[in-house]
Amino acid sequence: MGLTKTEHFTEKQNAIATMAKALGHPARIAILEYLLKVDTCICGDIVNELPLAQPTISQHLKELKSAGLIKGSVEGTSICYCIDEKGLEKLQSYFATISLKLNKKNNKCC
Amino acid sequence: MGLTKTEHFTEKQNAIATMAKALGHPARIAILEYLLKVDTCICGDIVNELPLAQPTISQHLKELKSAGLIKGSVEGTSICYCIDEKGLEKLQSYFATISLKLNKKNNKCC
DNA sequence: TTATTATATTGCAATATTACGATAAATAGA
DNA sequence: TCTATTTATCGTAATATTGCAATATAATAA
Repeated sequence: MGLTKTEHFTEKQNAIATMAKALGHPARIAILEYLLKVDTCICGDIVNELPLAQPTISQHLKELKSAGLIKGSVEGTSICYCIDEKGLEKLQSYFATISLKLNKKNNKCC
Repeated sequence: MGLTKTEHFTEKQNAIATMAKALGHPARIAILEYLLKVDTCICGDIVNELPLAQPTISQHLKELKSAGLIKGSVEGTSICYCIDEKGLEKLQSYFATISLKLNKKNNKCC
């Protein structure tokens, strides 16, 4: 099949899964970290930073963007990409909550 | 191609991506949340909880396990699955760090 | 041993992802 | 206008993922 049955899950579950999936590739983690590292918002020099061809990186950027993890705005000939705090904040708070719940129930199992 | 070039990225980037990928499916998020909800460690009644066939769920469990996010131990005829705190802790602290760095540099861009 | 129960594995079809060369589109400058 | 630069899209090949029916495996019970 290869077709995820999203309709069976809650909106929140799907939303978290979508963002997690977007970060489920080392290149996209690397892009995120690069965007975090550089002070100025970054354009196409991500291509010089990563060992992947330009179309591949463009694709990865698109996925990060559609997952709400980065933003891009036209800046002359080039495009300025940067982290979308809102998306990352959602992910971060989700995992923080999970962690909290885990600690609360000091799981004794397994 | 369809083949991720893991060798070009750092071990940590790959590790985070692997865990994120494992959570990149709503069924696996649902499994995580279910394991978190029930007090006792859970066995195969995840199958009753989710609208997916048993082999499908077994597969999802396997992926979560190999990503280090859950653990499973044999318990008679059934298997007791539970959350692997270590893995989740790693993810949580990663995103916490990212969030912290983001706040520090109050990104003004885009 | 033979059932029964619980879980895993196999095999397969449908679809998705990854990667890149070639090319298109958009903008700025001459 | 034409050209250069930057980024996106198209097309395609290789591989991965999702889902399930059928079957296998493992452990207990009778």
